[in-house]
Amino acid sequence: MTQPGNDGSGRRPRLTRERVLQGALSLADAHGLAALTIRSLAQQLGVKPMTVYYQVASKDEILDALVDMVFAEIELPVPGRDWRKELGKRAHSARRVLARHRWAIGLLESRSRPGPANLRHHDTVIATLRAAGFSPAMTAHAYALIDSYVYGFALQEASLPFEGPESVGNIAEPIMELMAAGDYPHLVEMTTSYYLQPGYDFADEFTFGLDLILDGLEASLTQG
Amino acid sequence: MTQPGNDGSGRRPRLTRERVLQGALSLADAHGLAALTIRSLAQQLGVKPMTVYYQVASKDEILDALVDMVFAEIELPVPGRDWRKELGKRAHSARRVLARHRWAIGLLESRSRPGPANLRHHDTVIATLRAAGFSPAMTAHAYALIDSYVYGFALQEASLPFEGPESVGNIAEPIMELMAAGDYPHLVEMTTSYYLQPGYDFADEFTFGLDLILDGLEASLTQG
DNA sequence: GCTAGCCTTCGTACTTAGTACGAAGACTGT
DNA sequence: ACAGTCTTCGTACTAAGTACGAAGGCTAGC
Repeated sequence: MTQPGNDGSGRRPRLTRERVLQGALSLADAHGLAALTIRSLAQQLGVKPMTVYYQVASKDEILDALVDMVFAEIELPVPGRDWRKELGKRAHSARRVLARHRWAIGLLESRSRPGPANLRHHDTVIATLRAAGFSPAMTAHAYALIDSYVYGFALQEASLPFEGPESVGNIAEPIMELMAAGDYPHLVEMTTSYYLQPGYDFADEFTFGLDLILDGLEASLTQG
Repeated sequence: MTQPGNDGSGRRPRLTRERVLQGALSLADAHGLAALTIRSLAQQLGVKPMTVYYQVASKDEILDALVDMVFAEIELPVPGRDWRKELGKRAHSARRVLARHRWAIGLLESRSRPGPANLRHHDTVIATLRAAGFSPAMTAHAYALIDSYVYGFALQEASLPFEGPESVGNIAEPIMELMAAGDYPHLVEMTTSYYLQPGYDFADEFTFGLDLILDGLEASLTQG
């Protein structure tokens, strides 16, 4: 019953590719992408840097894997069911996942080796649209539209100067100084009278846009 | 009439912050963000690496400046005129600019020090929405929606495995292999029967989504 | 139980990149 | 001509990715 490589006597278990990738994910989540170095990863795993390279070929391979792990967390739509509800569910799930892993959105741009979870994801969304009755052309339009919105929203969330409903004022300090000069009056007005009001949460904006988009797609589906 | 620091005798002109930033921009455009190093930048400028640091405090400052230079290229809407036309124009301009500087979209996520062009941009778009009659809440909704779409679209364009209408098949090679296995049938069908058809250009998808969004906003303005 | 050979881990060191520090050179006004 | 300042640069330290090959440990067959 003893695992190979683990003699049960308290020795460190064998390093696996799984443990490397999980460690990388948790490091990125905890301290950001910049803190994910081979050395820091090795330390967290309790091994020396070069040991990591027995499990992965390069850091690039780790980053590709991370993107796919993030995709795997997104709830898939079910083709054939109410497409609006399914795609809405998927979009909300994607937003939440990308907000949980803020660093991920920045990786999407540089990685062009989609993994299996990524491809599965694409395939299922396309299947859902086709099953709903969208033509190939409309499917392409709809998919580009929905995904642009989801990714763009996540990108904006990731680059907000503040982190969430809390801690708004202090990090935005230098920006406020720039705005205080009196240029940008409309921006200042919106910021102070709206964005910085207690209870405002940018994430809440997501639903409005998503519903507007799905409404538009629904209309274009019935009209043809 | 001789510039200070340039004695007219063929000496190399004094290095300016302008020349540093322009050099950085052209390097990033030509060879990508990864190729933009202080050393490569210095070489292109005909100086030694540390000379650059007399003009900028750090590489981070260069990256912040690059983002602002890109924003400065985007055509601004004119508040008070036909808002739909103005915001449409701005969105198309933004897409073109971000497609021209593919590396820029990746910077948006990491930089949280907006520059003057960025702030001016935000201010003008907000002014345009307010002048069109949108309430503060609707302005926030509309702005988040439009920008999410524009940025997300640019992000997808930047991460496409192929570069444009040309050169589709070869770079996508390893992806095709994965898809060939028979999983992902819908993705394969869409790809072969639609995306890879001659004449298809992803950039053309932009108009559909933008119009749908502007239609929806217009409706919510007249009803709301 | 013993050893040949593979599987894992790691030590060392090379390369690229950002940049701190202070010296050297160039240019200014007096 | 000279002092003070502005620009440029030489040197070198640190962090990070990773090539190379050795060292240690485990397994199978004798």
